[in-house]
Amino acid sequence: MTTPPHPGPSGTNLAGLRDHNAALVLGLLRAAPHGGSRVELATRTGLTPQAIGKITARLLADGMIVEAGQAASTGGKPRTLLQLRAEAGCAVGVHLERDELTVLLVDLAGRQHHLHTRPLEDGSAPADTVSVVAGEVRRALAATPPGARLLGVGVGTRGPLDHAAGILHWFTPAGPRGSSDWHHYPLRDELAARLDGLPVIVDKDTNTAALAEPPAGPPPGGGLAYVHLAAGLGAGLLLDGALHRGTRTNAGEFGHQTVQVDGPPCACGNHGCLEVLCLAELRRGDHAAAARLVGVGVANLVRLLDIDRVVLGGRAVLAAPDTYLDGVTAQLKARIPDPDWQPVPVTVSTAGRLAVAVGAAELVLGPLFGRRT
Amino acid sequence: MTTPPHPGPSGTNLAGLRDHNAALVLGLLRAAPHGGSRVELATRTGLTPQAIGKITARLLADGMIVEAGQAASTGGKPRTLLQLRAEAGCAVGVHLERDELTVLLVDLAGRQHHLHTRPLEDGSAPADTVSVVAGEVRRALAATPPGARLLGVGVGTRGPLDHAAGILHWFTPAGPRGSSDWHHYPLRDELAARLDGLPVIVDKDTNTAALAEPPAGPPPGGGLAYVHLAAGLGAGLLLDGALHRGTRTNAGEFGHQTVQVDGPPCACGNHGCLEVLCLAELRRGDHAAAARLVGVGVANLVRLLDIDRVVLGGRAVLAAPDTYLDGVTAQLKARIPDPDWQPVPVTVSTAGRLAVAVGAAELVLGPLFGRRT
DNA sequence: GCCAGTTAAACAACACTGTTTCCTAAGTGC
DNA sequence: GCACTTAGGAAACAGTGTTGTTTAACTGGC
Repeated sequence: MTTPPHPGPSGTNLAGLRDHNAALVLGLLRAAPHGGSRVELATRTGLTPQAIGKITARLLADGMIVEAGQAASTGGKPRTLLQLRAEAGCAVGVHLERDELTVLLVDLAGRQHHLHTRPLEDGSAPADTVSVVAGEVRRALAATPPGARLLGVGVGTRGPLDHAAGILHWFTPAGPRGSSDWHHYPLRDELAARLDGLPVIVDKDTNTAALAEPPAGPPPGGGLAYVHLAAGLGAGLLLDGALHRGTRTNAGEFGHQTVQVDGPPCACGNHGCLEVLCLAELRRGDHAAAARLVGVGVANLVRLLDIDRVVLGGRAVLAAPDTYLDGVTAQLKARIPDPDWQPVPVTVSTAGRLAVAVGAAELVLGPLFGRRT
Repeated sequence: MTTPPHPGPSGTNLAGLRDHNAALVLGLLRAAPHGGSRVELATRTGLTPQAIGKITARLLADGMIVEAGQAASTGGKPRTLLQLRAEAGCAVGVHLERDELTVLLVDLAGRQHHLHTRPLEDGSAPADTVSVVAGEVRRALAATPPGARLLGVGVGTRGPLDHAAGILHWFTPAGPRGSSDWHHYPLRDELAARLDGLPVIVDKDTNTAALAEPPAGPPPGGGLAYVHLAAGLGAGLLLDGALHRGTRTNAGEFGHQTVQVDGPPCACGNHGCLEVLCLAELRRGDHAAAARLVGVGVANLVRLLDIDRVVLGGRAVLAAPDTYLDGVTAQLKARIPDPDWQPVPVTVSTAGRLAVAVGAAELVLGPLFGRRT
């Protein structure tokens, strides 16, 4: 056993246990908009009613939850309903694009208290851009409900980047106004420094967009694939309810899968990439053909990962949502005819153009509710 | 919050906390064949030295670990080395094929104490086959070291199947000797009933084979893809060190990814499946061409999931290991030329033909060392 | 209208976790 | 030989969920 750098498994102590169970309870209450009773929490968590009593007492004292009426009696004392207190905390979600910036503030229930989109000058120096972002975040924070805890800022932006370190790995030519070196730029730390150390989390836009989709079932959710078609073709993968990023935050390279072994060359160096074929159809304005190709890739994805749900998003999809829904659904049906594979529902991102920003906020909120990083 | 069926998040109590930390310590010691000191365990887990002292005292009293000499001094009292006591427990790994059965018994360190392979009559009634398996497992159990705890039996076999319920979903024509209905056959419960309730875990062969590979780094490991080429083409996925099975244990359908959009039809109903193309080359005896195709699929996999390591196995691969190593490596290099994507090492399964059985045993051993299900 | 039965939730004592504080054991180096 | 360093244990502690018991609140039969 050699001396460790640092990564590795983490032991848990009493405080960790408490937080884990509290997060579990909060997560269950978040999933129940009308509130839940202590009894239900006990059966769902497997903890004793007494433990739930103590946990909820702590959460009530902290103002994280409130009692909200009673359920109908089932023959005895009626259950007291507990509800998440949405105003107890809030988080900022940022969508940082080349030429546009979206910043929103949401509370614990995901309700938007502030939303602003503004253009960005492409090619600006990183320091200038980050200052603009910090300024917009400050404006958003002004909308914080009184007494709410500021949980942090989530940023969704294009890859490649390193989520764990919060460092961008963009390839950008030198901008017109001097240095615009985004390669190895420590976005997380630079932004945090301009926001008095407020916690900042950085992730790929496709990853946060996947988080924007409200879970269909109780946590932990199953497998969800968010497929994004705009200037490029990427995906965000939610496996067992948690984002799968890979060691280098490179997972989700959906567009560069080979679907034509000896197909046309791609800028990435590969041949027959799905993205090349798909973007060619897009340039031709043929959304149906593009949808068919996306469907081929989605079928590969579903089969490889046993995905439960597919969500489509991105400018191209939002321009012709039905075409993509139909095209992808048809390909799934045609390419996975096996009756033992239950049909996979395909939808368009409910958050629409805001998906990345909404999911970026969820990046911050999630851990509070026991969602794994 | 409606009443729950049952699945969902599980609360943790004090006993769970203790087991979690104990498993963490055992996992670290397993990864250190020469033993580790209490100090190292403390820094690795993040627990206080005192907590480690108590945990190791319990494990020593239980006979799970032993003190094994001292490390060199670094200026003070030398560290006492702790080692996993391999004979403290053992598990059975079973590889159930159509026409062959392999059963082995391993101890906590993975050393094989019993190994037996015998032919099976294809088309037998399930009850008969399971009785044969139970008999061989009993023979294996006879080799259990004195005092070792029996942890259970892991079974790796072909899919489709339901890991959580331990139920097979094989499609088999009626056998020559009457009923041989393996569809919906509850293998786990039937086998457990014949083994006095010994815990039994059932999983896909490709999944267990992925577990057979010794982890490269400290837990949790990164992403590992085990690719199996024999009569079919499948994969087992280890993401963040844990098996990814999907909701229906259907993940890993590597062979039925489309790599030729309008390619030849496949028995699965799709067109241009990797498996069809690959098996065609195999029938032609052209391993190099098959390897190239496998490499195309592996490149897709690596990019989609940011895989760290690729392991090849299966009869076809073992027949010409170097051809596949070279072929797959070459495709990875050619199709992912981006210098930011670090090269992904490709190896042949170290356990060779025993990979499935070895991994099946790990299916049982893993949880003891904190490996997630 | 009353009272037994039922269900929800709190109170009190408890067992056990890792933590803190202190002390002892066993080396190194001048 | 002695100061210093490091490993590891003992005792008291804080705080978790658990067990056993009691109280609160509603339903339903008489």
